[in-house]
Amino acid sequence: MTDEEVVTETGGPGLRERKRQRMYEAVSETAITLFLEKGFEKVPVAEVAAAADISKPTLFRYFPTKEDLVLHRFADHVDEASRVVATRPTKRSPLDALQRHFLDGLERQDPVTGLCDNVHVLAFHRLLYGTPSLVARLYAYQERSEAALGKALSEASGGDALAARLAAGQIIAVQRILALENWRRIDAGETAEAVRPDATTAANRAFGQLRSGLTPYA
Amino acid sequence: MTDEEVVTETGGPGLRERKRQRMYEAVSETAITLFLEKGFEKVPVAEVAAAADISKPTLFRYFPTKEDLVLHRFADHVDEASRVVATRPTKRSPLDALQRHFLDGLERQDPVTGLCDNVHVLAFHRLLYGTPSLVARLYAYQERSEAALGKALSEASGGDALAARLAAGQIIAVQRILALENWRRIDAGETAEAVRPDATTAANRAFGQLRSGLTPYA
DNA sequence: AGAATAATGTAACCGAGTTAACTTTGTTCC
DNA sequence: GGAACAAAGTTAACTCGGTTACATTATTCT
Repeated sequence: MTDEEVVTETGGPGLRERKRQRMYEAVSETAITLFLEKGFEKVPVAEVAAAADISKPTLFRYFPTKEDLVLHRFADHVDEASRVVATRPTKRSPLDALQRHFLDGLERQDPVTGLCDNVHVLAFHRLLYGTPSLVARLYAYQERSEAALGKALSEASGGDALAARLAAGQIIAVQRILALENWRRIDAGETAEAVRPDATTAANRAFGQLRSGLTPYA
Repeated sequence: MTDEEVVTETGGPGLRERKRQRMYEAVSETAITLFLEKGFEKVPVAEVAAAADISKPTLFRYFPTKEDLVLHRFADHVDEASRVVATRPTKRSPLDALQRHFLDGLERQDPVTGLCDNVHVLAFHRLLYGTPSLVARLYAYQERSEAALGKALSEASGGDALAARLAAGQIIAVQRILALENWRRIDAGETAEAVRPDATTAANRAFGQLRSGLTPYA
């Protein structure tokens, strides 16, 4: 609080906004720490609020629900698939772009691919998948992701919006299941490096299946 | 209560069981009627319990959550896709069986296809899709449906369990989106008969896409 | 500095879901 | 038919997520 008050340009975020941002992160981090220690359902939001030194109504002014204390991170990923399609090189097909992006995520051990054995990420995933109400809310995010991807695909192909939406549904479902499978194995004790080969071939096969159809079942 | 007590064979369901069944239906029906009148969120479960002449804890012994008062009907459909695959004629492929089943649903105006302009069904669908917490819980049912279908496909093909699960994810997503699209148009005022042709061709194209892949995006 | 505005805290409230103690009712075995 | 047992029901009180009303405090604007 030294030189902050002199900032009055309309351009940058004001004191209030920055304060809010910091509080947002702080509360979420406090909450997740508590949830990891004792389990999501065992920690009342009143306890989170107390630990973060704010009142309960204030907490709910920052986060609409208890679940969002954990899941707001996923809000950033809602547009990911649609962005990948929208910003791909002109000559690259949407599916190619998405496949590359997913494989790239596997290499970087991006948490969203499920292939990540970092202790904290693993603990976080256990928290996530082990709490039904969190999983339920995760589906809401995926629905938005699906809608966004549908729009991007529709624009990319210039064609049928329903067909695009159907394609988006299949793609998001595939990514979800691939990530879940990777996490399942990591959770069972395998290392990311051990799982990586299978994860890679599984992803390639899955995208191949998206491209060429469910021939084994047709 | 005239001749019920004489039934003592271990085979048939006793008085208690039958009473439970009747109560189950009665409570659910009472609840849905109230929800349709005033909206899901505007009716406290206490009011439902009072209207059904039972206490609140009893209500929750019948239904684990408020949402299940509405959604228990879908529990019957959880195994539908997997059953279709498991009980199909030997020479028919899983996808063919599922496609036939879906088209058959369209013809019968089965509510699960979304193509149904019956006043009560339409009102029910509005209640369903217009209530976020109900939609959220619907996804849980679909996840179970997906898992069951995955198992059925895996057994049908005798092959890769993961591939089967991925296929199941794609199929369930497609059916969900087709049904949603049909409902959307019916909700917008079109009759089922008016929508039927589009719904049929859309379904055929969608299953075609499942069989032969997302070629427009690859 | 001081008025206007936005964020916070307090306290009380609502509704979903649970628990415990106790009564009623269906089942069972003589 | 009636005692004994278990399942289901009621009541009342409780926990917890989330909201509301209102007073208080901080921030911004002039």
